[in-house]
Amino acid sequence: MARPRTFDEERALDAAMRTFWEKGYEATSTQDLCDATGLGRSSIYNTFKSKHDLFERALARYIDSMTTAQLAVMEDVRLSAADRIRTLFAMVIDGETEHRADGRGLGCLTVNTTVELVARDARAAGMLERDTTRRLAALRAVFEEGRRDGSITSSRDPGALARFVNAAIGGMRISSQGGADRATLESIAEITMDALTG
Amino acid sequence: MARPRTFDEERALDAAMRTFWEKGYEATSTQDLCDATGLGRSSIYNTFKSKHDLFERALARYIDSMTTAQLAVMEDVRLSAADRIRTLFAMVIDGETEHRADGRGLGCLTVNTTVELVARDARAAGMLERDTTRRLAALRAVFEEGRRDGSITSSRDPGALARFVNAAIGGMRISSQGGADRATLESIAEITMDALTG
DNA sequence: CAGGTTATGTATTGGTCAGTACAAAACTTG
DNA sequence: CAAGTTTTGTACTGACCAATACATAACCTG
Repeated sequence: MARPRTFDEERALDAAMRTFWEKGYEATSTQDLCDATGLGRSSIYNTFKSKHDLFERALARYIDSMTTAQLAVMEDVRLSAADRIRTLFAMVIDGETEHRADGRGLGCLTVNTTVELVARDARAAGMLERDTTRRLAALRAVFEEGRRDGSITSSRDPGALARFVNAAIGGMRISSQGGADRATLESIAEITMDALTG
Repeated sequence: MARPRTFDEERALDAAMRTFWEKGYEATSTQDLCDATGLGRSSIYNTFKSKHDLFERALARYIDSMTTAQLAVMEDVRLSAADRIRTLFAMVIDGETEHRADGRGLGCLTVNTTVELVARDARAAGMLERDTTRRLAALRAVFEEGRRDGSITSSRDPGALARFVNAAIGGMRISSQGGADRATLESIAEITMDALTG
């Protein structure tokens, strides 16, 4: 009934997501998005109605893929609670050390967006807040399980432990962007585990 | 011998620093800097030769004031090593909960700059790297002292503990920007201490 | 109070920003 | 193959960007 698209919307979204991830929202121009996706301006504005809308979709995609993968680990009944947290840290470290061109981690679009936009962009802030709530709830359940299975010996409140681990992940990501190598990140993860199992 | 300035350079620098801190580098326009400092464009460009130069001076000022205050605590011989770390955390938490208009922390210009610029701005990256090195060295010394005075019972390497605490501070700052309140930050700090003293 | 010097205000630079207008192209369906 | 619909490329919009040119103002020294 009409001219069909010559590109895959999901692939374009993915390319846009990576660009925002690498450069941040403000530093990414619409031209950058055209270059990254291979689309013309018309196609971009026809498909995604504005730079901000495209960013929101990219962020939603990022959040969904990240949190889906992390929740799968946190709900993996084959692992003890402590091992779930260890696996979670390993995932974060793998993610941070994976795309390194210049020896630094890319960080995490969620953390980056928190720093760059949360004070000024209520919609982004809302998305991040909902995601944090979801991840904290899953972490809390892991620690409740850990109390039962005996793998988490800390007597701290499970909710507090959840926030602690969430903060630790953020700290590892910042450290990675600051230049920490894999061994350093692994060491940070181990010491973080000390707080849970010691 | 010539017309004198009608403004205080240090005050202007301070205002610029706060603006970069609140909005980030890219999102701060030269007009924003004029508004914040009360200076005209000419005065800004006459005093600081470019936006980027002004940013570097602002960042240097921030780093200097922050690290000076933190090193003073870390070298305070009246306190046990563990108490120095506790005091350090208290300073970070006070800083994060101090300027809250909207219930969120401003974060830390160092962390914010790491996220926003480190991948693209070699000069800023260098400044941050030197500062991190300095702070890690001080933290390491604290943990060596903690082994002697018995207040730090973890058997982990002092350098590793230093990087762990540095990451923990970053994580607390990200958590604060994400909306964590004072009680949450204090709880994170306590659990972090568990890893050092447990 | 005059000469030298620096600070300041105003106007402007060329460039890039996000976003749009519009016509040509490409496809499906009848 | 023609009508209808959507995509696409090109050119363009006004706004704002960092930075500068230049004239004027304000001050110190002699």
